Amino acid sequence: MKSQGVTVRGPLFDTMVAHYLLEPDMRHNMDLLAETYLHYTPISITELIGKKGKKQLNMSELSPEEIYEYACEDADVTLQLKNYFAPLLEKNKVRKLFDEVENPLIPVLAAIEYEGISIDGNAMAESSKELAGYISDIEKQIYQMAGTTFNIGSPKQLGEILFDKLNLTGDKTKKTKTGQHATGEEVLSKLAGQHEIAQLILDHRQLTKLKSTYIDALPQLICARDGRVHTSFNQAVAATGRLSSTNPNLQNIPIRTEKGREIRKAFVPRDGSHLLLSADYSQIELRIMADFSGDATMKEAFQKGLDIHASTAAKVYHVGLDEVDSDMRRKAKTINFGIIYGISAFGLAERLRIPRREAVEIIDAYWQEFPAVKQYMDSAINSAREKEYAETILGRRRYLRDINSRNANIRGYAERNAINAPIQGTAADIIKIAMINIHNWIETEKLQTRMILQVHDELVFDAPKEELGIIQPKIAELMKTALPLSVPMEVGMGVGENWLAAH
DNA sequence: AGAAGTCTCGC
DNA sequence: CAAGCGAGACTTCTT
Repeated sequence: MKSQGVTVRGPLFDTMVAHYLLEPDMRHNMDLLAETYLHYTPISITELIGKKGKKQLNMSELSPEEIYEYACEDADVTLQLKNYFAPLLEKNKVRKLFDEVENPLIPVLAAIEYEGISIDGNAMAESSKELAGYISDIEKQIYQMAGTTFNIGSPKQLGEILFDKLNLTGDKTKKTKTGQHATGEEVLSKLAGQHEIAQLILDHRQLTKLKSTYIDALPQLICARDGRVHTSFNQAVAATGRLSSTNPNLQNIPIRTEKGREIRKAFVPRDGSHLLLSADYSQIELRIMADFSGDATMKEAFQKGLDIHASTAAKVYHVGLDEVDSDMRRKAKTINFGIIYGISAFGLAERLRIPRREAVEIIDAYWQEFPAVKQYMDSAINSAREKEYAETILGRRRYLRDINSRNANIRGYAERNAINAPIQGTAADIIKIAMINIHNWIETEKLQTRMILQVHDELVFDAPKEELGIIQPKIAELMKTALPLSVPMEVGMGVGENWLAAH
């Protein structure tokens, strides 16, 4: 049996901790999780998972004895690792992170996975037919314009059609690392003014993505036993401490486009007496940046409850808050995100499609107005150079062994990690604590509300209508107070007949 | 059959 | 060179 996930990637004990927390494969053993942590009578994994993708199909083909053996083996691996590493854990921050966050989170995740979420399969089937029609129409138009049929889903073939046959000219004729013509969204968007076919390809891409990844895939994962979809949350996969979600990934359900939003509408409460409640942290990463840097201007914006992007725009463009137009706000929003990721002037210019010179000016103005942010970023990099790791507020470490590399490219990547990992990871720490506290509160109050999803800064609940009055203020409070910072934490909330309406 | 590459969905 | 973290579908290359 494979023991992937057990691999110890680094020599230092707290890297090992991340792996002993949870053997990732174990997360798929719902029987074991339910039995161990929820004291439910385990139901057959074959029954629960039913027909799935290729990997799960193999699982279903196992006999109950084999499944049991598999589960035991996983549990045994986890236990062995735990026994081996536990004595190495001293009374330090990482120990606390394990004892007070990651370990108590396990039963919470198990409960969420076990609970599942209802998806309207009929709506999905309707959508599938509709999309198939649109896609076939677009295909015909593309073939006509190209003067030939080809596989639109093949970047290689598409590149040859666009750039060799139709002789379209990208401004730099971007190439991928294998020497092919790049045909990504960015390239095609720029080509849209030149030839109608580019927009059609983009539309085709969007529709086939929605159809194959969501509309056709999700209904297949509806569990025959309870009619719900059960994701798996990986607790020890993302380098920053975030969760990730697989089989299916419920952390990347579309919301951006109109057609995408239709998919969100198919995520519904368990029945007519329930509603979905969505609670999300507002700008949690920027608030963490404000706290870490102590920047007076940024902290003031949050303390006053201002629109942070508009506030940033007012500062950077030296205008009054009421003079900020939508374009200034949009650019400031991009800057704010860029700050968290360690952006360059080049990157900002690319994203905003503005001249380099303008991007430099904007960034200079930003440092002028938020000097403590600049100082924080420099000190984060210096600290990582010294220690070869970056850490969150709870001491969750990300090792950055490339931080002193002589290769500027590799070093730059590590430096951006040094800035981003503490921020993204602290956000993960905070929502994990909130999840534990909320789960425990629901249990002690013996409520019927169930937490059913986590999407990095959002929690989704399936709640009886009559419990909404009690749970809304309490959930908001528990999220805000999970780990108090020097700036207030805001939580947005919505209730609805589906996940889209709950936003 | 599996790995690698490309692309696109989310926060 | 050039913004962080993921998962999954699909095509194409390698074994």
